[in-house]
Amino acid sequence: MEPPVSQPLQAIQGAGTSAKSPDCRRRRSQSHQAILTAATELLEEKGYAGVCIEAIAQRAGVGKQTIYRWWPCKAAVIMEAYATQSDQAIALPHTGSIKADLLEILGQITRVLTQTPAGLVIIGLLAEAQTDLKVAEAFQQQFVTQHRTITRTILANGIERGELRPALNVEVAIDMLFGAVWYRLLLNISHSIKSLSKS
Amino acid sequence: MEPPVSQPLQAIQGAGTSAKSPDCRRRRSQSHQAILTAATELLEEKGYAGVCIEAIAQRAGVGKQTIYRWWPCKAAVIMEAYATQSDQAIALPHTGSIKADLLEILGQITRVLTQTPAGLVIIGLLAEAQTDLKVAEAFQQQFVTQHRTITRTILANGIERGELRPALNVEVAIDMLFGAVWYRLLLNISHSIKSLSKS
Amino acid sequence: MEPPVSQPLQAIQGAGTSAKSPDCRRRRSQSHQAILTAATELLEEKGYAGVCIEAIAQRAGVGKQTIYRWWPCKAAVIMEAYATQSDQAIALPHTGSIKADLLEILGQITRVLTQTPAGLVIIGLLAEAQTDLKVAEAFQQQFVTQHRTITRTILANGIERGELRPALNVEVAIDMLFGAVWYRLLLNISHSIKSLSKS
Amino acid sequence: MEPPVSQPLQAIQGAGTSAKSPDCRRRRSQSHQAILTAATELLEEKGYAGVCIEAIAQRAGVGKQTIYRWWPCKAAVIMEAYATQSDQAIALPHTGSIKADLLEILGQITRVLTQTPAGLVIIGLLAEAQTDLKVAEAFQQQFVTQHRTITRTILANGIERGELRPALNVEVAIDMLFGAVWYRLLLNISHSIKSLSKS
DNA sequence: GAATAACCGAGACGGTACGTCCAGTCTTGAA
DNA sequence: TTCAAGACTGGACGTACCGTCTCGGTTATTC
Repeated sequence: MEPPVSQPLQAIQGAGTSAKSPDCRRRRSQSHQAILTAATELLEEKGYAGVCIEAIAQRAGVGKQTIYRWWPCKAAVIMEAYATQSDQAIALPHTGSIKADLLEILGQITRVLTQTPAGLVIIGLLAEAQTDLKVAEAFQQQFVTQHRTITRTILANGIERGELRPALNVEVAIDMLFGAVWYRLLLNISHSIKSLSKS
Repeated sequence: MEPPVSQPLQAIQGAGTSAKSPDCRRRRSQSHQAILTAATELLEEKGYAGVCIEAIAQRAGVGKQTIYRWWPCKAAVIMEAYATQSDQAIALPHTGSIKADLLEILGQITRVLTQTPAGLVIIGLLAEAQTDLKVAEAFQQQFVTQHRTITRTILANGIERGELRPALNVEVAIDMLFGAVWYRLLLNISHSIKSLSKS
Repeated sequence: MEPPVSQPLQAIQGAGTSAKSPDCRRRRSQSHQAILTAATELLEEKGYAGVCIEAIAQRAGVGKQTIYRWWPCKAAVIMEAYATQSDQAIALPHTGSIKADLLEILGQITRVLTQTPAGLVIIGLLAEAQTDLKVAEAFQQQFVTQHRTITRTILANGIERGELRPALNVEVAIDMLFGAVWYRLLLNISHSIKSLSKS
Repeated sequence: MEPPVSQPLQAIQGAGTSAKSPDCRRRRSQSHQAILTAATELLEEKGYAGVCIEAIAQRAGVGKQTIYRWWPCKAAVIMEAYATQSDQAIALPHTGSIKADLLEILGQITRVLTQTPAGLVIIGLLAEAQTDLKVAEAFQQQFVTQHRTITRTILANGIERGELRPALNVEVAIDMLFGAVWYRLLLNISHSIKSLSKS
C-alpha cells in the first residue's frame, strides 16, 4: 500500500533506499506529510531563503531528526514538497504546428516560473544547486530533463516534417529556448517576457 | 590621487554617495586592499560558499567592522574583489562579419565563465542575487548590462547591413544568446558548449 | 537521581520553572559541570571582570548557546559556580555570649570576604547587581538573607536574655553590623578590620 | 584666569597635570563644558551603565579624542560631571547635640543617595571602582573622605564633651554609621531607611 | 600679517565580546 | 522500535564600544 517514494528525494539521497531496513520506513505515519505541508506553508510565508529545517520541524510538530532521517537537506524537503503539491506536469502539445507547439510549451513553463509562487521556490533551489551537487542533480531531473525531452521531440518532429532545417543543432536550440526563459527569470529583466517568436 | 571608488561597491551601497561628505569616504588605506586580497585568496581556496566575512577579516588582519563599514554583505566584497582583480572587460569585436562578431563575444564570455575561477564566483553571486535585491542590481550592472549593450550594437549593425532580418526582436535575440550560455553554466550541462551556430 | 538545581540559578532565572515541563530541564550532563568548572578557573585566573561568556564556553569545550540556554548572563553562571564550589554556609554560633556570637558570625563573613578569592568574586557580583535587578535579587538571596536571618536570631536572643536593650532596632543594628563590613570591603579601607567592639 | 581643574579629574589622572605643556590646556573652549553637559544628560536618560564614551562625544559634538585627552575613562568624566553639576557639599552641622549632628549629616548623605538621581550615578561609580583602582581612589576622595572627616570631628567633639564613651573606636563607629547607609543603598533593602537612632 | 603650532571635529581602525540563529548530531523518555 | 522534543558542539552572523590613530580645518600666539 505504501506509495513509492517521490523522485526528487531519491535523486538527492543518491544510492537508493531499497536496501535500507526490513520494513524500510515502517511507520512514516502522518509525519512525512506534515513535514511537506509545513515546508509548503513556510515557503509561502517566508520564501525559500527564509525557511530553515528547524522551523519546518517545529511547524510540523516533528523532531528534527525525523526530517534528517528522510532528507539530506532543506533543498530535498522543499523539492519534494513542491513535487507533491503542484504536480507541474508539462504536457506535450499537439497544435499541429511546430512553432505553436514550442510557444505552447515555453508558455507553460514561463507561466509556472513567473506567475506562481513556485517560480521563486525554483529559483531558490537553482541557487542552492550551484553549491550542492546532489541538489543540482535532483534539480536537473525535476525541472529540466523532462522539458528538454519534450522539446527535443517537438524539434525532431519539425525536422522530420521539413518545417525546420535538418542541420539545426537540436541541443543548442533547446538551450537557447529555455536559456532565454531562465535567463530573464534569474536576472529580473523587466521588459516583456511574452514576446517569444523566432526559432 | 585617490582612484575612484570601484563600481560594484557603489552599485550595492545604493543611492549614491556623491552628496555624502566633502571628500566622500576618506582614507581606506591598505585595509581596503588587504580585504580584497584576502577575499580573493579565500575565494580561490574555498569557493564562494566557503567564504565568510569573519574569515576575510581575519585573513586581512582587519576588524570585522571595517568590512561592514564599507560593504553591506559578503557579495559586495566579493564583487569588488572580482572587479579589482580581473578587469573582465569584454571588447567590442570587429571581425567584419556579424556572425563572427557574435561568436567572438559569446566565446569571450563563455571563456571567462567556464575556464577561469571567476566563473564559479559569478555563479555564487548570481545565486545570492536571487535572495538580495541589492546584490541583484549590482550583479546586473557588473556582469550583464555591458555585455548586452555590446551585443545590441552588433545586432543593430547586422540589421543595418542587411545581414539580419529587420523584424528581428533584438532583445529576445540577446536573451537567447546569453540565455543559452548562462543556462548551460548554471545547469552544468556537460555536452559541448562550443557548437553555436544560428542567429 | 538528578540533584536539585542549585538556588542561585533558579533565583536569577526568575519566575520559577516548576510548571515548565514534566521533568523540567532534562540532562544537563557533563557540560553543566564543565561550565561551572571553567568559570571557577577563569575567575581565579582573571578575576570577575576578566571573565567573559565566550571564554567560559571555550574553556569548557561547550557551545556558547549551551550557556545561554541555562543562564541569562555571566553573573548567573558565576553565582552558581561559586555556590557549587564553596558551600559558604555560615553556621549559627553558640558561644553563650551574645557579643561573642556576633563577633563570631561577623568574623566568619569577614574571613570569606577578605581572605578567600571568593571575596573579589562577590564584589564583582555586587557591582553587577547594581545594574541588573535579577542579579540583585539572586545576590540578596545568596549572600544576604541568610546572614541577616542568623544575626536576627542572635540579637533577638540577646534581647530576650536581657543582654541587649529591648528598644534596640534590630534591623538597623543588623544594617550597621554588616554595613560596616561591606563598607570597608567595597571602599578598600586599609586600617584594620579586626577591631570590632560595640553593639 | 583658567580655573583649576576640578578634583576628581586630577585624582584619577594621578600624576598631576602641572608639567604637561607650556600652555597646558590652552583652548579648552566650550568643549569641556559640552562634554560634561552631554554626560549629565545621558546619565539622566539612560543611567550610568547605559552611557558610553562614544555617545557622550557625539552628543557633545566633540571628537572622542578630546574626551580621552582629558579624562582616562568614563568614570572620570562622569565624576567630574557630577561634581560640577551638583556641588554636593556636606556641611558640618552645629545643632549643639552630638546625636542630632550625626543624624543631620547622615540625613544629608542619605538624602543625596536616595532622593536624587545622583544616587544611582554614585552607585554606578562605586561598582566601577571595584574594578579600577584609579576610579576607586577618586571615588574615595570625592564621596568618602570628606564625610568621614566631618563625622570624625563630630565624634571627637562628643568624646571631648563627655557625651560619648572615651573608649569608642571612632573609625569603627564611622564605618558602622556610613556602612549602614551604603549597605542599604547597595542592597536595595526596602524597609524604611529613615529610622536611624543609636550610636 | 603671515607662519606655525597646538587643538579640535570627525570618524576610520584593530579588537573583543556580545547575544542570536541555524546546522547537523546525539540523547532521553513516552508510546 | 520509533518518534517528539530538544540538548549538544560548532560556526557565523551583525552590533556595540573600546582605546588608538589619522585626517583636514580651524584658532591664537609668535615672529
